[in-house]
Amino acid sequence: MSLFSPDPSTQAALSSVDYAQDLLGSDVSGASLQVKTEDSWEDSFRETCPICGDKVSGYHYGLLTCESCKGFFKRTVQNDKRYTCLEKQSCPIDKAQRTRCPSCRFHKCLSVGMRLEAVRADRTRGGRNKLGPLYRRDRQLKQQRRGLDSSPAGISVYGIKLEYSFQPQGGAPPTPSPSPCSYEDSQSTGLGFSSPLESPLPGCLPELCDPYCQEVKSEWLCSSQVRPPLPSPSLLPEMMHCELEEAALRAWVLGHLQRELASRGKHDRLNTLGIMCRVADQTLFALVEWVRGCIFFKQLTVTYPTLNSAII
DNA sequence: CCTCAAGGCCAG
DNA sequence: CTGGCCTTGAGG
Ligand SMILES: [Zn+2]
Ligand SMILES: [Zn+2]
Repeated sequence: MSLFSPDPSTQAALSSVDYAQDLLGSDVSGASLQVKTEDSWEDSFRETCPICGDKVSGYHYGLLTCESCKGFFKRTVQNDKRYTCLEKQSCPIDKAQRTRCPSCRFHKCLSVGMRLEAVRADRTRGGRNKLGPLYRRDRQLKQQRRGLDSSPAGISVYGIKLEYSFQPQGGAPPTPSPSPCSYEDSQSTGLGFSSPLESPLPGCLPELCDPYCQEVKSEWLCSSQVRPPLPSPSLLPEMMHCELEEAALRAWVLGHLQRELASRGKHDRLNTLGIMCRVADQTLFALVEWVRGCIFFKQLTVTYPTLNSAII
């Protein structure tokens, strides 16, 4: 028995079908479910260089930059170039003026997060460095973000992506879609910080680092210094225990969905609305279970007004 | 194998 | 010095 089961015999269910049809702009009941793992390999970076705004050509020394800023950064670090700003250290850097003040340009390179350690002291060519996996993760994160809001004709819930394809009403579908529900390619490691690509690397070419690291490091420190006051130590474990994990919720909901789908025959397959209802169902249940298991909830005292103290 | 960032090259 | 294009080569 599902709280949200679409029941064609009730007014409420009928209106929700209507609502869904309005929402989707077409006949929901004729839709078949498809679950996709990921969007097609979209053209990766049409972004602009954070330093000069020119077109990005790939990841260079820690982040996506244009070709010329890559070259500039490399030359500067390799040859230990030192520039001096003739102005007030705040020259505008854009595609047109990027060559005017190398000092400010380099400063901007560092401030947006380009990494000195990525310039090799031994000038080794090819291969990959430690930033490789980082690039990969960042790329995944970005294309995942993109697919989330530019979804063509589908809905994504808990990483379960529903896509609709419509077949002419009447004929039995010759190829019943296998509908293997799966996660979207979610590597979501909590919050995705985009700009400075994450963690500092331990030991890497200190001789190249030294000259500049001072200023950069201090900037990072400043920004990471701002953290909320920690809760009382004794409460910490409890609070962590109470934390509702998105991944767990997903797994829970997905697990039920998969079992539900698997247990159904080919001809009483859940339609899209049905699936969405199951998702809502299990979410509610999971939420309630979570709340009940939370110590803070358990500590709540329930008081009933007595006749004496009741105010009319 | 292929990918793609890192270094090298060199005309402008 | 600049920046587009080329060559490398570890990792997936
Ligand atoms: Zn640039
Ligand atoms: Zn300047």
